[in-house]
Amino acid sequence: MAAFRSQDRTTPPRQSPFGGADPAALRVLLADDHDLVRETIACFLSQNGKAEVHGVGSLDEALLAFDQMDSVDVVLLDLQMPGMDNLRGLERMLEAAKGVPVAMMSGAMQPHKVQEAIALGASGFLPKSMSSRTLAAAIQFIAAGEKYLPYDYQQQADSPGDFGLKPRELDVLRGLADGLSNKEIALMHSIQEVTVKFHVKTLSRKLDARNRTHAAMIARDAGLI
Amino acid sequence: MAAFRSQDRTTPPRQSPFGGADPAALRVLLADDHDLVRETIACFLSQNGKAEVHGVGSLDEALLAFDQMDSVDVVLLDLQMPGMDNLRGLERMLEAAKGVPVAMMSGAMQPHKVQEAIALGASGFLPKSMSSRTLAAAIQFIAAGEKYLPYDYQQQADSPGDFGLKPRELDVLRGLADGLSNKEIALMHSIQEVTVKFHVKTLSRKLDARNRTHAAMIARDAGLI
DNA sequence: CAGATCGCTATCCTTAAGGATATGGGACAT
DNA sequence: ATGTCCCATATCCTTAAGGATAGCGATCTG
Repeated sequence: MAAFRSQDRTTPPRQSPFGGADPAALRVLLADDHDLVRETIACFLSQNGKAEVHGVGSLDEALLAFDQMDSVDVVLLDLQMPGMDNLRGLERMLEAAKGVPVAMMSGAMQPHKVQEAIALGASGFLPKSMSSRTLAAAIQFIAAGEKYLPYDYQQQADSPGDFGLKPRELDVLRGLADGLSNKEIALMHSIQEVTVKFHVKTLSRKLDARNRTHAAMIARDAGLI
Repeated sequence: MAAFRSQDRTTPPRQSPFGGADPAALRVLLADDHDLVRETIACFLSQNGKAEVHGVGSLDEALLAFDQMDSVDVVLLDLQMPGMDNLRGLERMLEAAKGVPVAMMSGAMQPHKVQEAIALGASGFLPKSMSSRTLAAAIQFIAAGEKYLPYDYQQQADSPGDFGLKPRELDVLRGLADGLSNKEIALMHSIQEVTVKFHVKTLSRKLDARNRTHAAMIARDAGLI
């Protein structure tokens, strides 16, 4: 099993090569290829003495540093970084980090990637747009063994996932999602049933759905409704 | 229902969150009718000097206390508490708390209620099963203007929201959610199309859905899939 | 063993959904 | 005024979905 334990904070007798004396401080391994980002985040986190940050600039350095440090509470990996290979790098780190929480960071939120990262076992996904306070809290979460996802990650997906639906099509789509029949949707909006059928067909094509049920589910997942 | 004041309220009142003895401390207004819960949470939060907790035992006391306190960073309301009237109390507090984040607490997670609370404007929903560390981090979040929902709130919903579906019905349900036709679902599970129809009918009745699309959406909302 | 339950299948029938293609009218800009 | 974009409508036809009821075999269960 793992030589590292992040959960049990009742055992303070650790002395690290990174000099922190505060037993409550979290040891964070931060991998990002932008020096500025590393420094900024390190500054945020160490400011109030709540964390010690060790920064590296690539996945390989992160793997190496992890082995050399005698204790790490949280690993943060930038998604766009040498060696990451999208999410393959996350898998490598998770494997090496046996049990220690690993979270992803990224400039842009791609809900699809977020889901994938969590499915692989990541403990969270942090957008770089977070405030310092939020970031600090998120790291506390992750170190406590929780998973963190920004609340609005699905909302942010709305704009790109617009699918170019027209207002009437959205009306019909909402009807679909409520399990209404074409006739009911037609009555609700004072249009003909055939027209509803037409819109269902069109919107299904736009959503790349095979039928009304599929369309409703896709819209639901995309946060359109 | 005597008003309860946690011990740390003995610290002198401060003018602003950034102007007092401990600039990082958050002022938390905690409303819960169980003394033990209040004390425990107050203890957690004040222990590391990160928060001052003012505890009350009902919604009316909370509204009163909010006006009397000169600054509050976060309001926490128990869902089961005198005066709450389910979520009507949340609305009242949100109205009174102009801008200050209000979060709900509850022993049992009801995803339906969670959604509703967030829709009304709550800043989060905290299950009482949270670890102290997680709770502290969640409050930091909420105070920072973020919303917090426990990551696994939909997973926890699986058991209560079971609907008594049988394994085969769940298989069919998953097919529905993928927008498959009865025939495709039948092929996938090596059964007859008529059988799939039968299951769709049965499961729709159990989910109180009017058709397959509705069933898929309900299942999705309940986290069954 | 008899009776109950469950998962699956079957038949019959009605209604809903979906695919294709054409048309008309209102809004809007060139 | 002319093209075109959006919304709505129409007709024809095929397939899918859904409701009701019954039978059949395996598995429990008293």
